[in-house]
Amino acid sequence: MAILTNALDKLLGYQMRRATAVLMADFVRTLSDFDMRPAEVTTLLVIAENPDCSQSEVGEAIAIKRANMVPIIARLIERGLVARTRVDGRSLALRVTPKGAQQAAEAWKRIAVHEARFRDRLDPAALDTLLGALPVLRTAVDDPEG
Amino acid sequence: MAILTNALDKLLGYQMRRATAVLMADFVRTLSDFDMRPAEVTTLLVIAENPDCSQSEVGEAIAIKRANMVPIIARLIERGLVARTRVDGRSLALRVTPKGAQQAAEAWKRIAVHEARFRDRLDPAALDTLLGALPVLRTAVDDPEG
DNA sequence: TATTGTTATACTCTATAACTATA
DNA sequence: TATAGTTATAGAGTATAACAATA
Repeated sequence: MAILTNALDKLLGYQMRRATAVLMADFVRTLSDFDMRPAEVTTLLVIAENPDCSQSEVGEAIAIKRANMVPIIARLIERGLVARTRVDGRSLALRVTPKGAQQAAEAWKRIAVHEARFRDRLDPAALDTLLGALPVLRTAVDDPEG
Repeated sequence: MAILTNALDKLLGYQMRRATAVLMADFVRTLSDFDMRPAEVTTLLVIAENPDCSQSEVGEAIAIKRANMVPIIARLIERGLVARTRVDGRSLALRVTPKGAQQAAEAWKRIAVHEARFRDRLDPAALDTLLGALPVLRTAVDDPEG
C-alpha cells in the first residue's frame, strides 16, 4: 500500500488530535482490567481530593457538563466507590468510600506507569515547555468550555 | 461555587486531553456553517492531495479504520465532493471533483484562521518544541493505531 | 430568579467481528 | 491467503433542551 502525503501534519490542531488519540488509547489499555472508563477515573480522583464537593463542582473542575456527570456519579455510587449525603434540598456532598480511596490509589499507580511511557520520550526541557504550553492553548478561546 | 483542586493538572495525558478538547471545539465552531465534520474535512484534504488514492490508504494516513471510512466517503460522494473510479475488482481510486477542490480550498482558509488563534498564544520556540514533541509522543507505544 | 440535579435525546468518533469479492 | 470494501453493532464522550425542586 502506498504511503500518502498529508499536509495536515504541519498543523498544531491535527498533531494534538493524533497524539492525544494515542495517549488515550494507551490510557484505556492501562485501564482494561480495571473496569473503569477514563471519565470515571477522573471523577473519582477529583472527589477523593475534594471531600464533600458537589457534582457541579466536579463537572466544572474536569470540564464535564452537569447532565453528563449524572451517569458517571451513578456508576461510581453503584460500585460502592463514592457516597453522597444531602447538603440542602438541591445539593449533594460527594466523598469516596474506603473502597473508593483504595481504587483511587490503584488508579494513581496505573497512571504513573502510563505517564512515564510518554514523558520518557521527551527531554526534560521539551516536557516542561509542553506542560507550560498546554494550559496556555486552553486560554486561546473565550469561555472554552461552557 | 467553590473551585476544586485537581492533581490531574500535573499530568501530560490529562493536559493533552483538555487542550485538545478546546482545540476541537473551536475547530467544530469554525466548521459550523460549513456542513462538514472534522473527519470529513480531513478525508477530503488528504484525497485532494493524493489523487487516485484508495480508501484504505486514506484511512491509514489519517488513522481512521477501514470500516469507519465507509460512511465518510459515502457522504463526500453523496455531496459531490469526491468521485471514485474502479481500479480493479476490489480497489477504488478516489479523486476530488472540481466542487470538492473548491471546498478543500475553503477548508484550508478556515483552518488557517483557526490555527492562528492557537499558534499566536505561543512564542515561536515553544511552538517549535510542541510541533516537534507531538509526533514523538505518538511513537511511545508500539503499533499505536492499528 | 438562579442553581442543582435530572431526564431524554442526538451526534461524532471509535472499535470489533464477520461477510463479499477479488488478487 | 491476504486485501479492499462493506455491514452491523456497540461503546464512550459530548451537546442541547427542558423539567422539578430548592435557594
